[in-house]
Amino acid sequence: MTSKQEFIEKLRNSNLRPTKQRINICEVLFNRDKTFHFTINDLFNLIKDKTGEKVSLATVYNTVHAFHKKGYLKEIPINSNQTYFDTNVTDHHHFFDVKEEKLIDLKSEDVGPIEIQKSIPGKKIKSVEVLVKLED
Amino acid sequence: MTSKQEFIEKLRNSNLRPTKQRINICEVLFNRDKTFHFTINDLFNLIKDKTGEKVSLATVYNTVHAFHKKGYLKEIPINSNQTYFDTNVTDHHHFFDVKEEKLIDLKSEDVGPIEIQKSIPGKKIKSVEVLVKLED
DNA sequence: AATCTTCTTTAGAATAATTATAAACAACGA
DNA sequence: TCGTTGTTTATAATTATTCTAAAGAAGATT
Repeated sequence: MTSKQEFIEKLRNSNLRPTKQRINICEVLFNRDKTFHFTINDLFNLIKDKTGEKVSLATVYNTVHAFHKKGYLKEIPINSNQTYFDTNVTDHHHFFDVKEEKLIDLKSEDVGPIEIQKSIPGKKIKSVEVLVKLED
Repeated sequence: MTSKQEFIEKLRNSNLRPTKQRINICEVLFNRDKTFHFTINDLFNLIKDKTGEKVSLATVYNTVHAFHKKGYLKEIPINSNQTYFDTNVTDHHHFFDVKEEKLIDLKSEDVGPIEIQKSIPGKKIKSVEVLVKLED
């Protein structure tokens, strides 16, 4: 359980004004035990449900992008019409249940170390993502 | 170099009528040495350039989806506003140059075997994809 | 507290990729 | 050649996302 006060501090420290909307979004995103995978639309609906207050869709987009930029959210590369985000920003990978359109975390240890044996001159590796698609 | 006749046969064997449009698309997609990464829009423009004949955008979508369904094209999971496809349908992975928005093949050997140490009851693994993002 | 500046929210418009529609057309089998 | 079925096409519809510009709220300054 994280208190509203902590979100306010975290926002201030990130040079983001602690507005009512952002705090509500924090509550929905970060006030949970387990990692959370979502699309903008999921989040938009959850805010209304969980906090009782409506936040405009544009603000949800703005805030998610701001949080992503600050490194509080991770974007998950997946083939879907919608963009998926993850509150777990540590180094880890994903199962994607194609039928259910649902993501499941894989710990780094569940996958093992990945050694890339090729390099491109002038470029360095920014991230390595493993996506394991699941079927029935 | 693959001949038009071979494309016609391949299409017929796949229960796809060998139309002028589909043959042109085959020429652009499969008449090359190296693997080819593309978006629908890339392909749409290339057809006009390479064959001199125009194919409607809707047909490009239809055909790419048909070829994908038949297993002649692979969809690459990536976060982009456009969907990327690959003519290399063998088991392999990718670099993605974020700045240039360009994909580069990684042979399976370049990455090494990936052992997934976790399983989900009732589900089996359909594919394992590694995406290595590159930055300058 | 009043004022000023800057950042944020918002509704709605704009954009862009993709999918759906339905009429014209082309391939195939009889 | 004719009838059937599959295909192409322009265009409209849909959907996710971004843009815009005006109203509102937060923070700093007095």
